[in-house]
Amino acid sequence: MSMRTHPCGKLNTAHIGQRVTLCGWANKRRDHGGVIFVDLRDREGIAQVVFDPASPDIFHSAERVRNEYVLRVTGPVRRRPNGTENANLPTGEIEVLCEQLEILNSAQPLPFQLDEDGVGEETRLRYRYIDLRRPEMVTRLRLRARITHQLREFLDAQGFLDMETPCLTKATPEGARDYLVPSRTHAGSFFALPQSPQLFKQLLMVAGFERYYQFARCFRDEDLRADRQPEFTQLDIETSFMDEDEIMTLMEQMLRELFAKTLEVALPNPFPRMSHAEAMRRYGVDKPDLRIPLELVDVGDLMRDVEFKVFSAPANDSRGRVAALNVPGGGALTRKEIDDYTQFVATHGAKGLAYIKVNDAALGREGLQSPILKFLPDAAITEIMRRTRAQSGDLIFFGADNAQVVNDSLGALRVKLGHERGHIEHGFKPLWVTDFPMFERADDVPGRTSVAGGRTPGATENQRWQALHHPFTAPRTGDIAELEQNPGACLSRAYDMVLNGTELGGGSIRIHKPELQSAVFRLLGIGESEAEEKFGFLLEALKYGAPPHGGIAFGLDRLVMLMTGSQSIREVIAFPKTQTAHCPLTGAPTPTGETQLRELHIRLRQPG
RNA sequence: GGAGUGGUAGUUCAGCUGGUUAGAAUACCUGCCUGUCACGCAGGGGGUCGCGGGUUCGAGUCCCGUCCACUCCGCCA
Repeated sequence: MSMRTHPCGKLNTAHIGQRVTLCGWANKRRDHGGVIFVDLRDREGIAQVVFDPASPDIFHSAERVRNEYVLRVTGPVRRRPNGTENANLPTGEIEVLCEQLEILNSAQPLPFQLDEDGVGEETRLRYRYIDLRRPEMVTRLRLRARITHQLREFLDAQGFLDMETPCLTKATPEGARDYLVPSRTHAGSFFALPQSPQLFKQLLMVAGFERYYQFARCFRDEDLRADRQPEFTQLDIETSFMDEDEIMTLMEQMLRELFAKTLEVALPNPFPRMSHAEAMRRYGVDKPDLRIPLELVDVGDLMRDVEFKVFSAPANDSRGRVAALNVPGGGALTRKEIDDYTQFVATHGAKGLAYIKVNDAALGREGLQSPILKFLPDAAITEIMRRTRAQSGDLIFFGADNAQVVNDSLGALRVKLGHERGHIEHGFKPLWVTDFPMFERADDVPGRTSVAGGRTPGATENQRWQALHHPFTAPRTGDIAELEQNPGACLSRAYDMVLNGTELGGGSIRIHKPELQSAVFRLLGIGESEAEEKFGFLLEALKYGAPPHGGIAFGLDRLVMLMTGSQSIREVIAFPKTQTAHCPLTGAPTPTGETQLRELHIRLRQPG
């Protein structure tokens, strides 16, 4: 009988004389004159165990149970004597001898084979407890545990206190949709699961716990993505009396130690920093992937007078943008591929994707090939070539629209090209993004924004402001009058940690004065009574000597995803949910009975 | 809410322009072999082609609807 074991089962000479539990599933039955062969796949490799024929009872049990066994080795286990190693065993793997084993349990055939690649994710999630036996999953989850352990060790050493905050808390209808929990004892009232422990950690600062951290489970009822789950884990951190430089310095030290100790990867010291404005200008996004060298280049100033409205209109609009993106070697792109990219940017709102093929950079206009070439004067062409540093064989893409559409579409195109055309470096490229605007106009939120002049004059009069970060973020200025005079120009004291194009964490110095907090609420269109109702407890707490404070929160799942090289956050979560927030393993969510609903004072609407 | 891709044995997949009894690998079962380790050999069982409707003499294949999974947009202060 040949048998492979549960990947987390382990058996070695240290277990001699000990009772060892192994899970294993039989591959083929083997019976070599009363010797049973069992392959044990453990963390160190594969061991072969030869069971002594003097245990006929084992045999009989094994005969009955066909597929999977939970075994207990009760007799001595010893390494095979030197000179009798099985020549077929791969180097470095051990072969041990065991004289007695006890079968503790049997198992049905597995729903899928553990060494098979590409098993459908739904099947894997349906039988996650089987899937988690696969060495890849074990490796990822073990690394996850090492990561949290290392982070705790760092923070503990720095005097941070691990504190818990409630999961049953108050709905704050800002931000994402809440998960609600009906209250039995307060008919008609609901708890909300926290989207983050933001307000509680600020209250802890008021209380005087100067350094707090927590691995906090957070809940957001929004649609899922490869890097988004409805419940996820944040490393939540808050400090008093530290400014943004001190926090960023400490946090990057934490990440450097983490990467050094768990992956033996040296991250830069210090991390590069970039303003939000620069990130938008050069990469079109606020979380640039610095592994991709491609950059957006502004060319709007060259297009103001061209006979091509698609370019000239946004070039003459203060809210428009005309940008170029040079793709080295992009001249090899086929018409079909360019069409596909055009379709891709359309999903980001772009109405087209102009391009210039650079056949021979030395020939000037004659060396170029493009449907838009006829609209461009020589001077503009020369300058475009200079700014994009385009070489022979390259291809330059253009985006022209309102700035948001250009940034979204070329920013996304840049990342796609980086991956598909091999313009991507290996390794980890962290980055701090700073100097975020305090507010953005609510009417800037993407929709059917048109190129120039799509906005009706006067619409700005009742314009609303939205917090770019969150409403507790401190503005650069402490001057309320200055803030109110020109909210759009005001920068915040927020900072984002970006790693390889993923937003890993974000934080800010918070507002610690009640008057300033009230002013920000006013600017956000949150009236006094509404502010009182939703955040009154915070405004009140700030009156009792709140120290200056600030912090940050890291997405642990995303961090582990990046550190394990996974394509999805689900690969580093033991029991994740599907895209419709459903759990194939338990079947959750499920309907509940009338009794329970009655206790919760809930009557369901009739469907339809 | 929108766009795209997919759904066929337990699992991974093939199945062309519609046409006989829907195949392969692997897993499973039976027997043989036994220092095998992706063991080998012989045989066997296993499918409501996601679901519903339509077109057709005939649908896994074409059309409409729907459900599920994944990727993306919206959304995620």
